[in-house]
Amino acid sequence: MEKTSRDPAMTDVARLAGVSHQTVSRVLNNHPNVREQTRLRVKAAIKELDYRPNRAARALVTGKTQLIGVVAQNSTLYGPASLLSAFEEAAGEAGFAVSVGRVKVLDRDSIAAAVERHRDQRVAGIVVIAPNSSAADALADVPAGVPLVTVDGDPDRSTPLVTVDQAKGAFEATKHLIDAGHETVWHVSGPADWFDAAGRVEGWRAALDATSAEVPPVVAADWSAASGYRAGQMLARMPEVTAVFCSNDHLALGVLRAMSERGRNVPHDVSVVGFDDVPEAAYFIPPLTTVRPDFAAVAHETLGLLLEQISDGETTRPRRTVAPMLVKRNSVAPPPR
Amino acid sequence: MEKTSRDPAMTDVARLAGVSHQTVSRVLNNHPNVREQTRLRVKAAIKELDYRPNRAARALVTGKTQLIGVVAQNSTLYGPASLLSAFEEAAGEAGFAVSVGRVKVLDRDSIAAAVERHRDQRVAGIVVIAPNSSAADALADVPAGVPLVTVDGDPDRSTPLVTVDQAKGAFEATKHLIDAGHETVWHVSGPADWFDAAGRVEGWRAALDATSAEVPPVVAADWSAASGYRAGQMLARMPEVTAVFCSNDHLALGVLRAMSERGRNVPHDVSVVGFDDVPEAAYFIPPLTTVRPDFAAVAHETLGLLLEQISDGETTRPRRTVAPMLVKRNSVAPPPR
DNA sequence: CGACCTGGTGTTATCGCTAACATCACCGGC
DNA sequence: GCCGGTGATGTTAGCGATAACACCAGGTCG
Repeated sequence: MEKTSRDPAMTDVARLAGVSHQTVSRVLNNHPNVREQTRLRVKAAIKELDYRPNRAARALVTGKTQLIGVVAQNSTLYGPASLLSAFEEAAGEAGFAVSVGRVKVLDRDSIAAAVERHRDQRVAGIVVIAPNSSAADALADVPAGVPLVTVDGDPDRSTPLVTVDQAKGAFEATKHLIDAGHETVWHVSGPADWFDAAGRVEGWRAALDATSAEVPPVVAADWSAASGYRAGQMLARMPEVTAVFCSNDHLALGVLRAMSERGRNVPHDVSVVGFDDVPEAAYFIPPLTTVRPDFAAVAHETLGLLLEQISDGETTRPRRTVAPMLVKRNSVAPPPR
Repeated sequence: MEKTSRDPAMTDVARLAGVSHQTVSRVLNNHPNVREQTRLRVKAAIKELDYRPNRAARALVTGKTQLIGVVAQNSTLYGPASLLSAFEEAAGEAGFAVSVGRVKVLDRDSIAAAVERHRDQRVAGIVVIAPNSSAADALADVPAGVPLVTVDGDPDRSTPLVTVDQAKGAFEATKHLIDAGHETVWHVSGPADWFDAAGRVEGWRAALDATSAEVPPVVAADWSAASGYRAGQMLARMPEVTAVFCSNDHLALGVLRAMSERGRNVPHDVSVVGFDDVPEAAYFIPPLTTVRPDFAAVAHETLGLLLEQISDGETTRPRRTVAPMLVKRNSVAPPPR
């Protein structure tokens, strides 16, 4: 029977290389004052033993971990999921591990609990994907001193924040419809307490105001195709509706279906624009014109802001926004005459 | 100036409670031999100082972390994303933190590197979402002794594995079409090197064989709506095609669009069934009949298998599969006559 | 009634690392 | 030809927990 001996430690490497463990530590941390020859000997020993430094020991003595905690809702909504994925990749490239704390609902208690779990783990920093007001409220409970960045959070709060420029995207989407000749544009909105939805309403309204178009009432929905469908059923019955800007692609999908059922052709009778550019949007019927956020850019900004706080304790520009891009496909046409 | 003093340690709690730090440790770990009164005093002190145990110190002395590493592809495909989210939730409830290592492509080197990063962190166990053969191959590089569970991986490999019962889902989907009166069922498949896709092909073929239906050639695609659309364009031109089982919902979406463009009505001219039950599937045109995997169940099985290995070093039932469920909507009808 | 257990607690060693300081050889400068 | 600086390395002292053992009071038992 082989006894499974413990993992090699720094002293084992040191012994093999014929140096002190401190020298091994210096090699590992790229200290300048190590002779090249020694460095090579140590590296060879490390390789031979398949030595890997014990992060726990290092964390214990330095008081720092290389862990970033993320709090995200347990949903598969395209936006948040993409963001999370992009952030994990970015953080990984920067040498940080990402610990994800999922939360069933975005209420204050759940988020506070998730943040606490991360603090227990002594993460170096925390990212909260806090897209609605209850989530944003929970951040008040986070003690100062913990590096924290909010994504998609409350623009009126003072925590460092990164968001997609919702208003800009919505403005462009709406303007695109107006430029196509529509007198006005209706809007099917996401949940009112989501900042993304609010920003899109704002941009839509600004675009209408800019051309003095009449501003129709907002049609409120949640993010689901189901609610888009219900909104669409209503809009489809109103002949004066010739252009609809939807707060996301799934809402748009529901609207498309409602229009189709009512025999209103998209885009000839009604134009529709979405938001998010989900991968399948190009294969809706018809292919959907939509607004594409740059999640990778949001992830990088977020990481940058967080790392700044981790190293400096401070942040210079605590608010960053990333411009989205209009993707034109076949769901927009001039209004029927 | 307040000097930010260090976080309270166990000795601080001990001093405040008038006991030794070891007693504090005993309280924290629910050792039986502590007087009730002492326990309460210690708990009060913990609360007063907002003391939280240092995981790094604990990990150092016990040699164990409460971290599970997950390797997943950096994609927003609905299936993997749902699985990941469900797993994070399940692990969190069991008191484990989850560190996600994203990988851009599922090739051997990337996965091996991600696994190494997790081993560097000394995770208690690793979950690899290894849905295709190159990913599965990478597992050969993982040394034995590291608790490891594969999800959606290679059924022929000996690593503990949890999967959705793809064949069963596909069988039911296909059978449902045959029962509706179709003479045979065509299949638009996902990438051939994905086990999910292969399992679905197998189930589809088994259902056809069971009723001695003719087995048409598999139409190969990837997972995208785009490729489903291309497959659909071909199928739409073939009048003998009256039923199509697609390997996922996005492929089905592409097929629906192709059919619609060619004027072939779904479900009256052609019936279509998908797989995954993405949230918006109910709002496709028409609402899509599809197969719904139970991701939460997969997540729980995975966690269970992993925890078994972590505590016992062994596993009793290293292979578990979770049955999916057919969800009937409006994309299936009897064939035209 | 002394040996022995047992519940409650304290003391000490230890995990594997980094920080701080100590050591020592070698160098150039006056 | 001694002095101080500097580069390369070693030694020691923790970081904050758990494990192992020591200790002590009080009860049980032969």
